[in-house]
Amino acid sequence: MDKTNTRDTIFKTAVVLFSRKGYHGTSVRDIAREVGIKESSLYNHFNGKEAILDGILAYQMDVFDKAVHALDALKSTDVDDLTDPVEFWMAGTREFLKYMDPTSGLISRILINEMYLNQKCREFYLDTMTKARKDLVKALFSEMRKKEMIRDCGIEMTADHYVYLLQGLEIEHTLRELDGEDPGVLKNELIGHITLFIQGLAQ
Amino acid sequence: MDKTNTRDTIFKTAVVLFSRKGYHGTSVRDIAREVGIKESSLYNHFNGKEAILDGILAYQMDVFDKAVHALDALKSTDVDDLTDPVEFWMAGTREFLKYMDPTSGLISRILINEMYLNQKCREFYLDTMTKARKDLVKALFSEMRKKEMIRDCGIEMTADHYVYLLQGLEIEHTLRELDGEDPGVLKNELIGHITLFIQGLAQ
DNA sequence: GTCTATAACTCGATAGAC
DNA sequence: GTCTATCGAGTTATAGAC
Repeated sequence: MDKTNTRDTIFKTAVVLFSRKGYHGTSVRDIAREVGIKESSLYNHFNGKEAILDGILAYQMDVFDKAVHALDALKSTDVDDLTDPVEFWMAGTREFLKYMDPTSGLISRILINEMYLNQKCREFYLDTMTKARKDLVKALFSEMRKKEMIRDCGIEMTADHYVYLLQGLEIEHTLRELDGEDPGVLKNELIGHITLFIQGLAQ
Repeated sequence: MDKTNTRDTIFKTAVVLFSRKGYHGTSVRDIAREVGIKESSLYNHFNGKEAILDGILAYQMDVFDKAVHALDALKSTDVDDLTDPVEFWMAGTREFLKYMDPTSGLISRILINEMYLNQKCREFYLDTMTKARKDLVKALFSEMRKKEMIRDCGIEMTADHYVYLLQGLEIEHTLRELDGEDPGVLKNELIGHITLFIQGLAQ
């Protein structure tokens, strides 16, 4: 580890510990010990514990922005040949997931942990992880409706339902993975649910 | 406050504080101060902080058990005259909600806060707040299918989708209420979503 | 940029008088 | 069942030597 990477090591270590033991359950001491430096040295890289959390929020915001823009770009280019709604949707889902690295998965956990307690986390969850996702799904459903890939289903509320389905599965699968369930099985379950949902819109 | 009610006051105070500041963010000192006794006195009623949390879980388990049994009883009695699926469903929802007092709403928040961090809370969330709810909805959907109130929609997965919708709305509405939104508006939104979902099964 | 040392405070929990 | 008093450990953060 170079000196220049210490800040990054602190960041990634904090994400892991915050997601595992919670923000309040993790001390600056824990992070420093795991990184291999003293607590006081950590303050040369971050102004304090809360500054680390701010950095984590900024990171996640960046990841989401990039994913949404990538999907916006994809929408208006090379997917015109995809006429099957399920295939169309899965292509978009794969594109979106490209931007979701393991770190951003852990950050989602931190945000859900803190959303009731911390104003910034709550705002992020409502704006980015819920509203922005709903808007994105709405735009994509509209696109599919124009191409007559799906029926007239009340796009506004249906998009909401899809996002709630996704969030519910994300939470449940994370919990079940913590209890030792096989991630492969969970992924297949996820694909099954998504497929059924989109098929329901197509018929 | 009688002496005999001190334990109950501690319990309810803990529920409020845990839901507002989190389990780790609330100290035994906070609870004692709010109740109006010294910390040491609190230990005459609970063996410790964790024992209070255990009591909270037991309370919620009891609430859910009673609500589920009430709905089971209702299913096989006086709702035979209800042939409209939305009316049928709303009658059941109202019956279920009768058992959900404000305390149990706050406890749900505590559980979601702790589900990633605490094994007992995670188990409760998965078993009671997710699986038991799915099973209940499945049973009711089967009942409705037998009476030909709904179409053949793949009851297993559809019940899951309904529970995820409910959980998603519960979380989002709690967050928005924390940010000062009008509970009345949120309740109407909830009714709108439920109605649309059940209508979608009826057609 | 890292360290030692320490300030200033909060935590859960207990002993023992009344 | 409530209190005072206290313990031992943990908390974030800073000062200053190297």
